[in-house]
Amino acid sequence: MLTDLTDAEVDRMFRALADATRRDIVRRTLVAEATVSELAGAYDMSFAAVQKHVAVLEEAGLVTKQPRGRERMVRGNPDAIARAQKCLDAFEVIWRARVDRLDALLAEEPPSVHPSDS
Amino acid sequence: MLTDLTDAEVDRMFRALADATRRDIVRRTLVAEATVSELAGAYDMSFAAVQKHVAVLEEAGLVTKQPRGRERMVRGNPDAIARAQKCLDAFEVIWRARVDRLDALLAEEPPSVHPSDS
DNA sequence: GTAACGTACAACCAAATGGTTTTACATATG
DNA sequence: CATATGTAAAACCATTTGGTTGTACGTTAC
Repeated sequence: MLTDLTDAEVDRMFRALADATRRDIVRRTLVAEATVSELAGAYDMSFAAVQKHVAVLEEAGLVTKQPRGRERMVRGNPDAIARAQKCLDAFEVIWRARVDRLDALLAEEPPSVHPSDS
Repeated sequence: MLTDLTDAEVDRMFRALADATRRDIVRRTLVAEATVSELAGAYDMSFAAVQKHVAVLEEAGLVTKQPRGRERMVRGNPDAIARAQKCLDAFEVIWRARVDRLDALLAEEPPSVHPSDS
């Protein structure tokens, strides 16, 4: 049962998603696992830079890194995506609740203040 | 028809969501519009700091700011939430596609390479 | 008209980000 | 063993971020 995230965890999640390179790494490793070197080869920046991006994603829980020999297999984590979706769903719920309240208001008995007085 | 977002726009969106104060502002203004001053009163930081948070949210499209006399009414923008959800949905689709591919593989005719040779 | 209110904006600061290069170390490979 | 490969980690740098205070300006209220 998807435990509720702390503010700091949500911060890290969205922060990690706020970079195009990192989003691309998540996409790739969601399709198929890849080593850090393979990922590094895909972008126009140093190995160390890509390594850092992977580290940010790992701390946010968006990918997992598993040693295999001298390599590190990086895998996208669908659960983390689901958690992020839940956060956004919560916003949508709030907004829908407001819409419902307004709808209810409009459907009410006409209030005592002359809605259609002449 | 929800136009597709550029990388920079998605960056701004997730970046804007990567701060607890800003997420709270979105929640509040989704429930009911509020002035910048009202918002500022709700947090333990300077007016200017809150003003900046609102500006970040506005640039990301997550809230709108509308002048009313000397005040600025801040309103949460449900469309932006929907756009963010779409981004995450895209990740989920990728992952589901992989699961489907694996399922299909497992359901295939046993391959030519001795699945159950003795 | 003057004072108070709500907002905007600039200047400043510490800390975090996103990148670099270099060094070190463990694991494969010849 | 010697060498090449894959990763980690440190030091460094420019820019951005998240906060501050101070000042200026339009709008309301008295």
